[in-house]
Amino acid sequence: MSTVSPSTRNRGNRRAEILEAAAGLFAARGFHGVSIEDIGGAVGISGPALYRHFSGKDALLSEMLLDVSSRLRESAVAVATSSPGPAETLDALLNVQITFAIEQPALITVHDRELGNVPEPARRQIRRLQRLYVEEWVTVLAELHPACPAARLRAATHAVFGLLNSTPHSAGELPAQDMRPLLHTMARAAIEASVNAR
Amino acid sequence: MSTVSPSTRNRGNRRAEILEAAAGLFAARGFHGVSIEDIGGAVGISGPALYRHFSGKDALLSEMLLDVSSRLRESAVAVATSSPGPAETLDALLNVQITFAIEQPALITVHDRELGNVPEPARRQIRRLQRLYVEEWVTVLAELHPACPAARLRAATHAVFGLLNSTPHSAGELPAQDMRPLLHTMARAAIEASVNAR
DNA sequence: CTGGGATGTTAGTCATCATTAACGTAATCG
DNA sequence: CGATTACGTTAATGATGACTAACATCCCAG
Repeated sequence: MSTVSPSTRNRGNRRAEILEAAAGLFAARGFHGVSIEDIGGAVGISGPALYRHFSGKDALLSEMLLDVSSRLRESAVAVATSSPGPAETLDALLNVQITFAIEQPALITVHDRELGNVPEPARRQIRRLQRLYVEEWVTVLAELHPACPAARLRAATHAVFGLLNSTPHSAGELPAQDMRPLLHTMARAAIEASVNAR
Repeated sequence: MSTVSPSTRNRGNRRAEILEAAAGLFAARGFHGVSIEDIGGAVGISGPALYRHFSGKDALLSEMLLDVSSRLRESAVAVATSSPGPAETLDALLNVQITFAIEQPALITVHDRELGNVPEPARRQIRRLQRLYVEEWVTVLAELHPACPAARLRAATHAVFGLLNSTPHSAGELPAQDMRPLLHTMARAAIEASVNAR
């Protein structure tokens, strides 16, 4: 049997707990607006204890963004390979992004604001994953609308991300139960229009 | 005659120059990621010289956001009072926001990220202007679709802002000449859909 | 002229902050 | 048992950064 020590068992939890707290703080005040002390305090430990779990503030951010972009990308790939056709894939991609935006608003916020503060080794990898995620969308859209130039599809995809990721800004306006179909409908309509324009 | 000294004549220019440079830096690295030295350096003067023009870093940010939100709000009011009907008003509001997003991406970015770093006196005022701007949109949408609950219209408005403000993220994907009608079309379609849903 | 305001400059000052050091304490494992 | 490991703690330490002080310049008004 793989011996699972309590330390091994707990370590992941602690790390996850820290990452979650940090995401909330980063989203609210920005990377440089949050101190190591703040993050520690948010999980009940104090300042330098963080260094038992992460090699530094930068590494913490890197791991956070790497994790988000991998998860998004993986979900997209999973959805694309298991859907019967492009129309269903697009639908599923919308659901993936909407779920993420509604359930992890802080992560989404940090994800598209703080890439500039990630140091170079990780930065490239995150960018790569983001690019692959976008390409997943563009590929599906291209299948559905072969006549539309890729540049336009890419621009439309970014615009749709902006629409879907607006959730953090309009928090509380509408219950998630209503927000979800609203976003889906709006995004679908926006995509249709983008592709038929002119 | 009102005596206009050269100092008076130049002061505004210098201040505007500083505000513009600061907006770019804040958009790229976040408020706390930019130093007074950085801002000064960007306009060819060095660090503490900024205090001849602004009482501090906070005041600089306050003025920047106050200016943006007033301008948006004023444009919206102007457009609303001069349009023949709600359909034309909505169209004009779209154009206002699109123009702003395309021509001043840095300001738009700072505007919806850094409110949290504005100290209290100004913060309330900026929030007020932002709220009034949103209400301008909601009012027009309500005229066009009286059956739709206001909460949904408000959520849809925020989503459309997210869509339109995505420009900074997809910079360079498409020339502004193509981006403009694309955004207009997508936003219009999204609004229609939001209001007809269910 | 000449004095003062506007606008800069450089050298402090004082906080804040990331990071490291030195040091406990439990629990685990041999 | 005994020692290693995982996790925390509280003091440095060293940078960086906002803001202030003290000191030039330039230019216009009287």
